[in-house]
Amino acid sequence: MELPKKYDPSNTENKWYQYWTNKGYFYSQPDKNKKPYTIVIPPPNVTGVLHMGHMLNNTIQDVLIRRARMLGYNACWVPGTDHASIATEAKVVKMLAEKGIKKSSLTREEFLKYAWEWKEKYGGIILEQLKKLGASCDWKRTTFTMDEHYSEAVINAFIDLYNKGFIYRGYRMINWDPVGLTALSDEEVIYKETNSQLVYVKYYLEDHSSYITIATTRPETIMADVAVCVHPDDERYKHLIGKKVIVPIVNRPVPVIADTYIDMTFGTGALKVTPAHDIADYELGIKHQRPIIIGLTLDGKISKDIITNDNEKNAEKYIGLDRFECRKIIIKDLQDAGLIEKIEVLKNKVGHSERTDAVIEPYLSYQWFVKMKEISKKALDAVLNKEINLIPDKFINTYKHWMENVKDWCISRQLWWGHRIPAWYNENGDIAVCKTKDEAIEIFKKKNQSTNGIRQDEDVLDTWFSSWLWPIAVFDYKVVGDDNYKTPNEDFQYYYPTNDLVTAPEILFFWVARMIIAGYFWTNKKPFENVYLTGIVRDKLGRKMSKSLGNSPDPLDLIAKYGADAVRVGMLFSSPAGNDLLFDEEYCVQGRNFANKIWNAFRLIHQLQQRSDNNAHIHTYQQEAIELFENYFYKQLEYINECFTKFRLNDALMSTYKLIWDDFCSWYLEAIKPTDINEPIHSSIIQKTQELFENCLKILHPWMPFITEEIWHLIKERKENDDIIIAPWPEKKIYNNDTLKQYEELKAIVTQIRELRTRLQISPKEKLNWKEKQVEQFDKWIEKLSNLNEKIITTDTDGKAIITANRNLFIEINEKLSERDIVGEVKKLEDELNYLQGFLESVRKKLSNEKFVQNAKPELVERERQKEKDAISKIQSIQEELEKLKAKI
RNA sequence: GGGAUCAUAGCUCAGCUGGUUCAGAGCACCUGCCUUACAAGCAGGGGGUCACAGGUUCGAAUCCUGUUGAUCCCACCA
Repeated sequence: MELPKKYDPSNTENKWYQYWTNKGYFYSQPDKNKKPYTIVIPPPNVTGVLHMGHMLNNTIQDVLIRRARMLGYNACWVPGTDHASIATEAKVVKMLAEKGIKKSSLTREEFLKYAWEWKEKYGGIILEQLKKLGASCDWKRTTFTMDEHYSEAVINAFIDLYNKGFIYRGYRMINWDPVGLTALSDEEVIYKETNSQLVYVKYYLEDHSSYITIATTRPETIMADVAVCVHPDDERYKHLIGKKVIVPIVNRPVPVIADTYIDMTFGTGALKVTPAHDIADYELGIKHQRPIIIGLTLDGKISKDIITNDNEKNAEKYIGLDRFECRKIIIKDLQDAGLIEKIEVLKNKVGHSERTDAVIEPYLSYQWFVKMKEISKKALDAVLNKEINLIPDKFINTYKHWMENVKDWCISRQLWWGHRIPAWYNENGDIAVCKTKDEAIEIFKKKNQSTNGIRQDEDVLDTWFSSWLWPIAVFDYKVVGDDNYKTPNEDFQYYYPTNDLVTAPEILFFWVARMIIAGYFWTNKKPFENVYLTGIVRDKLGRKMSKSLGNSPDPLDLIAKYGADAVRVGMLFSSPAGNDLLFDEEYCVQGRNFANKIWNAFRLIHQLQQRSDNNAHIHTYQQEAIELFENYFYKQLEYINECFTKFRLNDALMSTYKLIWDDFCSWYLEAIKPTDINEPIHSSIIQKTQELFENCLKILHPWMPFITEEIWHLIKERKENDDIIIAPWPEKKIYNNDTLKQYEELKAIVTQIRELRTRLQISPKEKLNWKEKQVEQFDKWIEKLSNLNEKIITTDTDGKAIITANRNLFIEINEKLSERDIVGEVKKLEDELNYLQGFLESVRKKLSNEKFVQNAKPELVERERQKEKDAISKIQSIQEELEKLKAKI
């Protein structure tokens, strides 16, 4: 069989993915004899498309899952999708609009029918894309947050929280998205710095004797003003407090009130109070018992309610105008009326909807809220006392800060796509929270309330209200209400709590924190043990990847171009936890080159296999190479394992990369390879080489699953089920420190020799091996050189003269080095002695510190003790040498 | 406005309690090689006052203070 020089991933990836699936390697069932290792996927939007962030995230999860599988755990990676209520609904609305159908012309049922059709058509594309990446999810467990059993858990959770008093309905100021026409939680609002116009408007006193100037960025809300507020201690306005001023345009007389809330230094120190359209104003309005005038409609237009009596009809012409349109017109009209003093540019932060990017309106309405304070306590403690680890731990601070200042969570959304709130109202507006209308009737009856005109709440729940149950509900844990709750099912008992969660820090509060809360609230257990927070994928200029910038490569294109293995390692080469990943296609090139390197290592071994011979001579250097490399392998394996437990994945990958490239390929293979291509190689050597290579493939498999499986099967006939995906992870073996040292020295010598060869201009055609390893010191180096020459001279007589000349030069250098200046030497030694004594002192200080000895890790203390010993012996030898040198002088 | 994190080679980052594994890795770059596994390769090379200024110490990339710059989180400044 002729093997191509270059590795071609295109033929192997689908083949092996299919193979693994057919063999059922991804599936997991509870098995008492095996320990579970579980990850739940952060569910992507059901109609989403794979982007670079998903790639990073899911590659990491796959690496962890695959390694766990090889370590013998019962590995279970639960995939699924999120219904993403507002995002999906927006997409469906857009699709309908393209067909010429308005959402408002449809009933709820009709709309949902379209939405489900859409979901069936486009939903889950992203999961198919994950397969291209090699994701080894248990596809049989695929869950959707609106699956029947899942929805049941969500509704149960709502009812349970309500019954326990943690959910209430309130008339509150909320963030309103006038485009999406829904309420948003605080976390869904993004504040963007904007250059606003700060307009200074004159409000005349009733008698027109004088005026007070207020500063506002929202002149279009003037018509909803109900007061002007100043600071009670403000000398400028003290005399006006209690008097009435005229709101321009509507000519509404409103009182001047005083409150210490006012910042005297901002603007003019006078604030117009518009309770319906500003959170602070709302509170002022309530406090000072002012009425509330709703100045804007839900879709952001001027409301007819701005006219409260016939005197205010002036404002009629603004009704129905868009809020921003109206702002322009009002400014102009005020200017014409001479009521504007000046306009300044003000940098402030304006809230935008995360989903629709519309400018958020504070809006008063009835919404459902979760009381967060009490139920968050356990979740906060769990992270603080490391019951749950955040990786990297710098996120603990942000988490703590958020949890300590957590606010009630607005969970109702004025949408149709999602879990409808299980609340029922009768004709009098009494509330019953339960699953069905019949139950609601019962509840109303019990309370002697009317059972007429019963209707269900129109709103649905915030998407996060369903995803916070993810680690629970994917295992069909119903949260409350049925037998399942008291005697959890087998899956739940076996897999929960899950082990690791891999996600982006952006959703630490949206999702992670709330899952922890839900976990403790309903199961009294943590939902997972470790949270690995990835960074944001940016382009190489540090910009966030976005469609509008066009800087986001399509992951599937990358996979097609470089192969999934290459893209996987490419993403992970430079991605420590929590750090943003500046993605550059170069990394994929590096990954592809690496794949090719491994492929060629395989080709060499393959060739050697064909030349193997039981009677071939076994060179001692071959045996030595095996011993040295194997020893080094186990040393590195230990380090790599350690990196995994600390979640230092890029370190683990880099070490694996170097172990295979530098040590296995460049060093070991070069070493055992016979110098003459036709020389046979002893079968025991090639057998051992193959084993060592297999170990390399195993530790590489989590990172590069396809190529490793491919080579695994090419290198040897495999029995049924002898596949690398389930091959045992190489076991830990004690490595020998002396051998290790020997290996390091040898590598250093080889480097030196190579360098020498370059300087001596020895033809590179003459391959030089490290095989003559007896040289250990610089003095013997020259001797080494002459050995070398003999070899070279036989094949390369032209170089002889040059070599001889250069050798003499080297001898000279060596001699010069030995005739070192004694005075300089003494000074050097004295410096070193001084340093060592200071060092010794500090080490002893450290060791005499009881706290250190008691609390520090034993190996650290041991290291300090070793340092002390080393320093003492060094000091001794230096002192001796110093005496000798001084005697010479 | 409050809080957090960070600043090390051209780029992305390591550097664990202050010290001989202290200035490192990968990539990029430069030079020479199509050498019989691999030019997607091999051999060699250049590169950093560890942001700046002070301080503590026998000794500072590492600890302290200040300055500058960057990022993130929180907050109702009209």
